[in-house]
Order: sequence, then structure tokens, then C-alpha cells
Amino acid sequence: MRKGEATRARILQEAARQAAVRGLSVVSLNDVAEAVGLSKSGLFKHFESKEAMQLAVLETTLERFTAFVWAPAAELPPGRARLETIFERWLTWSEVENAEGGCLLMSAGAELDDQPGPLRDLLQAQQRRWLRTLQREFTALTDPPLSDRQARLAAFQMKSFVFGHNDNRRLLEDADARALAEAAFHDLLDRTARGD
Amino acid sequence: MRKGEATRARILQEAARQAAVRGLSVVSLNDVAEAVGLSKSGLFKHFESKEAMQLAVLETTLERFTAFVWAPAAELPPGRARLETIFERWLTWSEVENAEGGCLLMSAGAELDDQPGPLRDLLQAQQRRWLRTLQREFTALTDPPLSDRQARLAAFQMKSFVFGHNDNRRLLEDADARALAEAAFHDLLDRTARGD
DNA sequence: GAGAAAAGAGCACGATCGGTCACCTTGGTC
DNA sequence: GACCAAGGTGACCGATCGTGCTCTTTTCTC
Repeated sequence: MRKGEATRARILQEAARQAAVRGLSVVSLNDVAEAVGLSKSGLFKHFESKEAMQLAVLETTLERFTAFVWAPAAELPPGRARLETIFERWLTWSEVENAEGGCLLMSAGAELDDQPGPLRDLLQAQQRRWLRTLQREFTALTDPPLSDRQARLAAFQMKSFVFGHNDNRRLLEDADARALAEAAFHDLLDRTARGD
Repeated sequence: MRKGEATRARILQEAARQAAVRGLSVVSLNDVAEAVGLSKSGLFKHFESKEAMQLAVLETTLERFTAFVWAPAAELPPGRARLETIFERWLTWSEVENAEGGCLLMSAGAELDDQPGPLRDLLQAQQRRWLRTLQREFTALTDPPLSDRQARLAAFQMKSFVFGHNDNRRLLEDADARALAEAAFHDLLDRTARGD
């Protein structure tokens, strides 16, 4: 059982890597098994189907995302510094996690947005929660607190900048992607704090 | 030849539809052929390979994008109204073009960003040009004109809002996605015009 | 209307896909 | 050290993948 959990983790790691590069729905069980040093049928002792493996990949990636982006910010009190930490960690996450293939959550979002099923359901639920978290953080930014609509608008922009950063960096290969995103975000923080 | 061009167009239309839903690299020649009422081998009289077909799909989609988004704006003089038209048409494009599968250019961007080849090259080149076009439009927004850096930052934000709109609408199924994007964009126009 | 070229059908190929089954090997427990 | 379940292998299944081949039908041109 100890052994089993270790190989399961190795499988998930490799599967996540391939999913980030080729797409979550296009990972090949054969290739994953080979890379891990297993036979294809050996995989099925850890996951009852390909979809179950994809789901596990998504779950562990979501957990890693929370640990990497949210956890460090959670130690700070609500406010501007916390939001800045979230944004910085978020950008860094999308840069270093699966460095070759890019952020899995982002590519999976584009991939799953029109393919109903448990994968989409899971990602949608988490992303909705994440966006509400951001909204809550913005609400706590000013005194008196922002209106719901203002906070939603700010959270929407914050998230948009992460998407923009990702596209500029990966498809356009723009070396200034991060600087642009940071500048846009700090403008957003400034005018939100001013109460625009 | 007249006949051939017609079926070629039908093939491209169906292939684009499937590419938007399933992903550009996962379109099935069999399914495309069947949907068009052709045999699989019949496809190869119009495209020498699957990749050639994907490339043609991307090319025609890019042309349609330009015709739908840019052409109406090009009739207006540079300035705020033109930028507003571009943004509105862009959002509408992503909503109505391949309504079931979403904007092909967006999903293809996420799909191709780590897969070198002519497909990625084409999309990257066009998207870079498009972003420069937006930057140019922003430059012409104020008198005196915006600095390069300011215009780039504005274009980056505009594009980001389209990405955010797309994700909110399709994955999160947020009914307010368009309203949020429009609000964010008009704020951007306002403060850019003010010279922030 | 004859002839050539284009459009398309049908079949088969090798590869790969996710998945199953029977069998063997290892590791942990009493 | 016996035992049993967990971990893992290899062969194999049917389906589908992109693609090449030969052959027939349609369409355009003179």
C-alpha cells in the first residue's frame, strides 16, 4: 500500500506534465506508463479508467494551486498586500508549474469549456469559488467596503490580466508579459483603493 | 473546379465547427467527412494531409475574424468609437462564431501555445499583428498621443478582458460576463482618454 | 460529344487508442 | 515463515486514427 501510493503519485505527476503539454483529454496511457516505467495495464491497478486518472490529475493540480497561490497569501491580513501576493504567486505559478506545457488549469479551462462531464464540473466549481475568493478580497480592500458589483468587476479584471499574461507569454512569446500584467494590476489596485 | 471549391468550403466549415468543440488537433477526418456527406478518402482530394486541412481552417477563420471584427471598425475614423466598435464586435464574434464550441482562435491559442509547427506559427503571427493594431488604435486615442508603453498596456488590458469574458461566459457560465467585460473596457477607455 | 482532368468511392494498411484478462511477483501482516 | 492481498506484466481485444492505393463517376473544356 505504501508502495502503491508512491507510484500513484509518480503517475499523476507524469500525467499532469503530459496533460499540460498535449492537453488533458489527449494524454496517452501508453506514454504515461512508459515514462513512469510501468506497463499500460499496471496503470489500471491505480485508476479504473482514463477519466478517473484525468480527474485525479485535476484534483491534485487544484490542491497544488491552492497551496502555491493561496496559502502564502492566507498568512497575511486581508488587504492590498494580500492581493498583491496572490497576483504575484498566481503569475509565478503559471510560469513555473509545468514550465514546458504551461498552466494546466488554464489550458484545461479552454479545453473543457464545451465538454460536459465530471472534469468540467470540477474545474468550473473550483474556478467559481476562486473568483468569489478574489471578489471577497477586493471587498475588504477599502473602507467603506466595495459594492458587490465593484468587487466583481475588480476580480474579473484581475483574473483577465492573468489570462492575458499567459497568452502573451506563451503564444506571443512576449518577454514583457509579466511586466505588462503587473502594471495593469497595480493600476487596478490603485484606482480601486482610491474608490474609482 | 467550381464544384470542388464548394465542397472544400463545406469541409472547412464543418472542420472549423468540430475544431471549436473538440479542439483543432483532435478533429476526426472520418467525422468531418461523414458530416459533409463524403468518404474519408474524398477529403484527401481537397487537402493533402490533416495538417493542411487544419491550416486551411485556421486561415479561413482568421479571414472571417478580420472581416467580422476589423472591417466594420475600419470604416470609422481612428478614435474612441472605432475602439468601441472593435471591442463590441470582438465580444460578439466570440459569442456567435461557432456558438456551440466557442471562439476557435481562443481555444486554438491555448492548444497550440506549446506545439511548434506551422499552425502555431500562423496563429502567433496573426495575433501579434492584431495586438499591434490595437496598440496603434490606442495611440491615436489622445492628443498628444500615448507613449508606446501606455498604448501597449492599454492593448494588453483590452485583450485580457476579451479572454476574461470568454472564460466567464463559457466555463463559469456567468450570465454577466459581457456586462463585466464592457464595464472594464469602458473604464479603460475613460481613464486612457483622461491620460491616466 | 469526345477527351481529359477533377471529384469521389472503396478498401486495406500499420499504428495507436482505451481497456480486459489471466498470470506472476512482491510486500506487509500475523 | 506462511499467507494473502496489492502491485505489476504480457498478450490481446475491438475501435479508430491518418493515409495510400486503385478504380469509377462526375464535371469542365474544346
